[in-house]
Amino acid sequence: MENIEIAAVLTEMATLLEIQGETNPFRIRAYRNAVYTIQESPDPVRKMVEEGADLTELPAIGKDMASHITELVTTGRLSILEEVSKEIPRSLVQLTKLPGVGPKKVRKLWDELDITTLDDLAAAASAGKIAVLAGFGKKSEEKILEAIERHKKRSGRFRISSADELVQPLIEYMLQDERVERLEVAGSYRRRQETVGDIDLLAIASDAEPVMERFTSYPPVRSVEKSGDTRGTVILSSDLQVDLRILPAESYGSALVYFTGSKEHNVELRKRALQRGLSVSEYGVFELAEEGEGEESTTGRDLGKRVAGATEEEVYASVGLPWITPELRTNRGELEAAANGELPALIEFEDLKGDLQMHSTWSDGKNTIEEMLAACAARGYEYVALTDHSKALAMTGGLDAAKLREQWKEIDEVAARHPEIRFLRSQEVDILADGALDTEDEMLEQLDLVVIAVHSRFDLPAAKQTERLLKAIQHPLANIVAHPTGRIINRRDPMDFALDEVLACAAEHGVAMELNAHPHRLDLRDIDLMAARKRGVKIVISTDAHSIADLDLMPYGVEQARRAWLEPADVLNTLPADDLLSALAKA
DNA sequence: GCCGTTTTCGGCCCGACTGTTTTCAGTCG
Repeated sequence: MENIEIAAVLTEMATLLEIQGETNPFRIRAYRNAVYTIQESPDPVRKMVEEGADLTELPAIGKDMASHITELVTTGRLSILEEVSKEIPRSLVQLTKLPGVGPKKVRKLWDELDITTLDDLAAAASAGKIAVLAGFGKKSEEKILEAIERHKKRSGRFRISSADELVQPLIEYMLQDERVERLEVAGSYRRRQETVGDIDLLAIASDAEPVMERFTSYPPVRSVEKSGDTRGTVILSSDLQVDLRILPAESYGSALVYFTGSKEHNVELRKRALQRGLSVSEYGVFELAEEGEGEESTTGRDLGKRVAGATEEEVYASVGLPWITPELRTNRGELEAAANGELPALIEFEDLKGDLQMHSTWSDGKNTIEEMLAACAARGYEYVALTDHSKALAMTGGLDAAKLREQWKEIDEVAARHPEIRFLRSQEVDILADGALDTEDEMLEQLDLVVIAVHSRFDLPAAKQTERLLKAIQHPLANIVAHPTGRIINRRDPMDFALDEVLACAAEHGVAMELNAHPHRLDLRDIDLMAARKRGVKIVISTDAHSIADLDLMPYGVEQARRAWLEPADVLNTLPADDLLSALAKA
């Protein structure tokens, strides 16, 4: 049982408790907090259980939660969940995923109409049985039907690169209105997460109403979900949801902090503020007033003087912290690090001196060797590695020994014409199903860099897959493992294998792990990168470009590295070529 | 159900929008 599965079961448990009518909301929250801890854990919690580690050392895991997790890992079951589900059908959890439908409404639907599944709900709504329920109405019934329709075809979250494509034109459109004084995208987009669920736009506007109207009449808008004085929500024809919040200038910084999140980061920030007698909201940072003294907030606290709000810097400063870059705002210890003056000096795109994975027309790339090389030189790189596929990938025109020799001739000719950049001989060598490499040692010995990767048999049982990777990494000529987990975002899950063992082996044998910058891959993931770093495994960031245009995907990799707290010293292609090669040289 | 510079009890982050309500509950982020 892996972290993602444990988290799913505990999430289900929390929702079932809500439907059951658990009167203590903090008990529910405790489950959700535990879920967050598990999702964020770089190491498999399963392994901690197996090794007899004390789970209560983890944040938000107490005695009870530790025993739940241990039971789950060791038996695959959770008796407390089985108890609750005797009373509450587990299928009800699915219904709460519909927007506008929460635990209370699900309970009502079940009690009154015996609805337990999405199909039941759709049938009841179509028959007009929902509108007559107390607490529901005609509008609710319509919304439920629409939500079910959308739920059925919804494919998941948007890749960050897709979000970039959809958001940039919207920003341009909004900025054409002079009443928009400032506009920024906040949310997971600003944190540069690998995927985004929706887009949070934040604006300062002299006159909110017409700006909101401009927003809701953006041509690609398919439907307007909400439209208030300060908040609006639309769905674009692409199915992307966009929220716009309009705020006064004095609140812009606090709003930017608030809407950039993450939620968990905000919660920690507000707790920190409360300890200092301050209350943080999207409108600003306020002193807490004596009861009856100040203005009462919606949470019942009396607020006094505003102490910050216009800029993010002053909001953080008000709670004694330096500004924290958005990529770190996920409550992985950044607030503590900031408080201690120990924020990492994160890697930046300018630190990279070369790109170590790309393809040419010799295999499945779209541009010639010379075009790729010239494009890399134009991007200011000091070196570049060309990594066309090996022969096992016949569909890509993978190179056997004879073709590889031919390619080297062309490489030498092209390199001679481009003294401004150093050309590293390389290949993306297939790791065969048994862990052997697809290219002969005699050829590998003549490469500057041996990049190895899995492109087939992603479905091997975990033990076999692990064995395969360990064997490949132990090959005396292997240097870099490309896209190590093989995942493709929204399309293919990571391979099932023991990443911790693989990382340990890579550390031992001086093999680096790739952070594949392609926004469809972004592999290793951020938490895996953190685990790699912890084990002393070096990282390289490469685009895996299959065209000149793909070379510009590098920033996605850098953003992911930043989310993983990586500094230049953790990433080998920040080094000059000779240092890079000696760092990867085998003992 | 978790947690502790308010420490083993009594707290636990903040606010807007919708639909249905006649003053607010439920949901969401």
